[in-house]
Amino acid sequence: MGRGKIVIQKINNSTSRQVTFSKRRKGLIKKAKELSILCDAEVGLAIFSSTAKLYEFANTRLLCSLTTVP
Amino acid sequence: MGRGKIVIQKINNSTSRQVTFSKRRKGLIKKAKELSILCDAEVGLAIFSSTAKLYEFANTRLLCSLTTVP
DNA sequence: AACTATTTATAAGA
DNA sequence: TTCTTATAAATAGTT
Repeated sequence: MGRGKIVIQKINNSTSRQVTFSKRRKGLIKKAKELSILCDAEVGLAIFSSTAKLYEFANTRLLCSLTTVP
Repeated sequence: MGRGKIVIQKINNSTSRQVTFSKRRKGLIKKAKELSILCDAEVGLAIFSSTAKLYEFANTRLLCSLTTVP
């Protein structure tokens, strides 16, 4: 969705990758919330940026615990 | 995104709710995958339907464990 | 389960 | 980097 069509592969330019991460993370969290409300579903979502910052969403009825695989 | 604008609140008709759940669940999982690939991020997503069926996505480097709050 | 009119998300650009 | 806008993508209502 945008000025041009993109291929789904790692964005090499780190500035563009960060910009895209920020936009899409926001969109994904919004849609997770919407799904849980519209459909009364339990949704847990956690996103770690490459700098290990965590962004998450979860219903009140759900506990989502994440662990990095060693 | 559709023929009409909707309000984000629980869909009362259970048939419509199930149809929407199926469509949006698919879209959410797709976008979670895209974010992880495009931005090289760790993403964990789990969705429980109202019939307690589980749908999930997670990077290989991430373990996402979900528990329902009692 | 397919279709399509429309809304929404977002890639580029300013 | 925050805002804008053209376009791609998702999806609500329909068939």
